[in-house]
Amino acid sequence: MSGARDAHWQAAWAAADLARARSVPGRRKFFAVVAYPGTSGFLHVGHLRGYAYADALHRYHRMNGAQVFLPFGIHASGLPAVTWAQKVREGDPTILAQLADHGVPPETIAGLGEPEAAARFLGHEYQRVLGRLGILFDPASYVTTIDDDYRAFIRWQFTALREIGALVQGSYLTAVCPVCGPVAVDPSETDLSAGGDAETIRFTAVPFPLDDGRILLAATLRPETVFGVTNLWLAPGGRLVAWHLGERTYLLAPDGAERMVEQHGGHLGHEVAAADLLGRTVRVPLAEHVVPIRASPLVDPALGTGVVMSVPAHAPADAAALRSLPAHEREALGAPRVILGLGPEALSATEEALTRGDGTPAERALGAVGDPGLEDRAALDEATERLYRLELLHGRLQVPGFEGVPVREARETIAADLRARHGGFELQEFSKPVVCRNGHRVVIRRVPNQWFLHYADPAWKAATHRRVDRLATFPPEYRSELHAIVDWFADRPCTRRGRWLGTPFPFEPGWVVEPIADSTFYMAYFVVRRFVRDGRLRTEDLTPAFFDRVFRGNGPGEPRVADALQAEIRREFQYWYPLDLNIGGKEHKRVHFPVFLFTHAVLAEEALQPAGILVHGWITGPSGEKLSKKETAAKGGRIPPIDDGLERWGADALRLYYLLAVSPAQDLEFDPAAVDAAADRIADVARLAREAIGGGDGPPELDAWLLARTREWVDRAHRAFATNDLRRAAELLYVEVPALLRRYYARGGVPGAATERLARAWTRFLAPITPHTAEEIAAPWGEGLVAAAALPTAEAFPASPEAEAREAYLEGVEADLRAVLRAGEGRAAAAPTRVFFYVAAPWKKVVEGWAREQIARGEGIGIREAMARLGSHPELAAHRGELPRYLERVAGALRTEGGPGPAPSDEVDALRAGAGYLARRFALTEVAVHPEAEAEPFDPKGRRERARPGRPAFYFF
RNA sequence: GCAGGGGUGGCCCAGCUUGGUCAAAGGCGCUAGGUUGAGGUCCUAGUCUCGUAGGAGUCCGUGAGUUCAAAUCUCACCCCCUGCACCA
Repeated sequence: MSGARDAHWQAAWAAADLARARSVPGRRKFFAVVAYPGTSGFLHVGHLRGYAYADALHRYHRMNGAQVFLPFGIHASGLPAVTWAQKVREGDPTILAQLADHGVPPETIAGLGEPEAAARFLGHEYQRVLGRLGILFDPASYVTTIDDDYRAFIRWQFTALREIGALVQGSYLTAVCPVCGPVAVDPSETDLSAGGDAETIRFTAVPFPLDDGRILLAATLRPETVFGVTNLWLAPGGRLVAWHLGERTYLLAPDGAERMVEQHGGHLGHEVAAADLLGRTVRVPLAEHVVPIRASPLVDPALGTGVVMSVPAHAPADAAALRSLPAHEREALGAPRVILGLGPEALSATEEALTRGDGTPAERALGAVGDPGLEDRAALDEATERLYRLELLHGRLQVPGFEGVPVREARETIAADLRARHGGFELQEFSKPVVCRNGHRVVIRRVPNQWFLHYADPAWKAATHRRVDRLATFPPEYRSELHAIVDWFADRPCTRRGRWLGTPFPFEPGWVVEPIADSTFYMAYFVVRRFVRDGRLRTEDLTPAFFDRVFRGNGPGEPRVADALQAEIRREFQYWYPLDLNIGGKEHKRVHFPVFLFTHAVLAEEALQPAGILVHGWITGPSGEKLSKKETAAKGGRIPPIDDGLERWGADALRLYYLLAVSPAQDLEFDPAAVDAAADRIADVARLAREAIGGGDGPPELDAWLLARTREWVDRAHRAFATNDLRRAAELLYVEVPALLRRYYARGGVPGAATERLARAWTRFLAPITPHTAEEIAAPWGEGLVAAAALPTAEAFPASPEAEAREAYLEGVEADLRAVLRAGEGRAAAAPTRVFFYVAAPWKKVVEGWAREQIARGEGIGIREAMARLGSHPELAAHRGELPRYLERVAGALRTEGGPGPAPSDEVDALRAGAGYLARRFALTEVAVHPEAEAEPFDPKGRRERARPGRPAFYFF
């Protein structure tokens, strides 16, 4: 379909104002949203999958008599628009080329360096593209998360959350550029120039008091091994620095000390040479024994605190370091302290290997990797890794107070105890250097008084679990996943400082509401937005009191707003809510969808809780990775930009491709050839539908069959749409219905009244998925827009079991014949020209019925029993001789067939009616049909015996 | 490691919840015939193996099990993908 025709119909829909949501009290409604897009750049054809689903569903429900509301907004919050605007400022060639492609004038481009302007520009761009795809979203609902009225809504949301105790304050550690502010450390490196794949290592800093009151601070990943400490290690020749926190003075390496200041406050003092400490002793916390301080070249002063606790029984590196000490020193340290055993569970072969040999676990682990020396770091690391894993999974403590406690559990308990009662700390650092976009080294810093949403609250979780129980999810598996995610959910910081776009946090100046937290309840705001858009509400009317009344039915509302208007908006909200479906990509599975449910669980009343979530996969590039908006452009359009796709294929081909190519939950490799195929299919469908209008008269029985089949597919189409099974709907409408029509013609049907009835119903059913094509087909009929028409019901078409049975019977015969003729293809004999059919005698049907009864009872097929029953059927007595042989022959088939095949009431008649068709189909000169019981049919090979009910025998030559 | 998803005929991808009607839909590719000046489009048929009659054999990651019957249910194993935290 040409872009011009697409645009024509889009204009027609707009003129009919179809997209505008209208509530009609008492009438069914359908309200679904697509998780609104962030503003990170231009779209490619993969981005609109969710909207293709949403629009098809809304169009279906509109045509099925429901009031529908498909809103659209953009999520401008956060950093994407900031980053995009910055690239515009910097003159990023890819983005400038895209802007030029879109005909954006230079004076507009100049303004796009400003983030809010950039976000609004992209928002309008997205609306334009959605329109080109034929998506009927309500333009009056359009909102961005940086509009003043939206900000008023978010202020209410946070006020309400605070009132119910969902908002709490605390401190937490986060990645921060000391110059530029908070950054996200993730592989996409939106904010970074290096280190996006860095992991955060969480140490426990364990305090070891010296006898002079100062405290050596060791860092460890295994705090439970504190009981096994025999000494501390320092880097030889290294320096330590004093870190003063409150009354206490800690000694640790300078790098670590700086991190401690970032994460726990305090200040740095004098430096101390490590050499001054060697030979002195410290007291081991919890264990309360006293151990000496030694030097080891293995200590990396840049890692952790530069102070390492030595646990030679369980740490291979410590054991190796110990070996390198002079014998007298080693003896002075005493024997390694074995503090962990293994549980009773079975071990894998590689784990087993670590338990063989003599000595401590660490010595055995060293043995397993060939007893490396101190210089062989790779081997030491391997031994460490393997023992660490073994003891993490299977280790049990063997120290007083913790006997038999699994390592996993003991680690948490002991780390918490060290922090709470012994002056220990958490210490986080990156596994590799992380550098921000502007070249500054990113650090992990404690943010005090940070605001959190208290998702960890057990009562809140329980309420959310109850929501999940009642939620319809697509795919169904997502429900159980959601339960796990809700369990896993911890408190989330909900404010940011820096250059983020969003709503200023209402309770603390200088902070902005975090981008995920401002998009959890916005579906509700779409309802109100339309009143703001119409000028019936002003932003200053949108007070917490107003929203409390509208969304929660609490209180009298905002005095400045007319009571009737507030009542109307409240009714409007109650009309559209609950949300029927939240549609989003799988990236939303563990953040957006859960917080959406959490928030609704506490802000919306029981009857208005979300009803469903549909998760769809991504459109990926050839190698299967997700293509972000920025990547697509950079990679030269392996997935074409949406405008290119629309020009090449038209809106409907893309829409059908999204729906038909793959199940919603699966990822889909974008394949231009498959979109071509979708376009061809649409052309084929349109041709078939047009050609179905004609003045001919088909055979009445065939017409009855066509209408009966139409009754059946219309019913299935309704069910597919009603259960959001859009792939099935597409398959039915674009594959099965064309096949049905082709069969009808092949059987001798002609375009006439029956095909026209089918075509008119079909065309309407095409409209949800390929709306432009449906309008094109229907245009000559002069009946107005298909998009505004009503879908037919199955009952509008007469059922005809007999006609269906006759056709199914004939199809079976055809398949049998084809199978036999194909088997003979390779032979030299000439193709047969004559076929004689023999239709089974009636007694066979009776006898097969008996046999089926026996199978249904779980018995074998008893010939003896059949013979006995024959006695009460005198009319069958004549077949006494044939019966046993017959039953024996069909026994196997009866067992595997399931039910009886389709059989018309009069097989002979049905077959004779189809004889002409079969003759044409197989290029035969004669097709004769005889009842098996007929006196003397031509049957030189005695085939007629083989005839079964519903399955005639035949002879051809 | 934890959690989730997946491995189907040359390729992509349905089916698996509710076992039989599944040698397994659809698309692509390929083959033959028709249409066509040729090619493409389009139409028809075919596309695991064997088979001088509608049949048989084998097949849905591997192995085992349940069952009259398994792509579908159970168990074990192998391999691949995704997420693991404040990032949209």
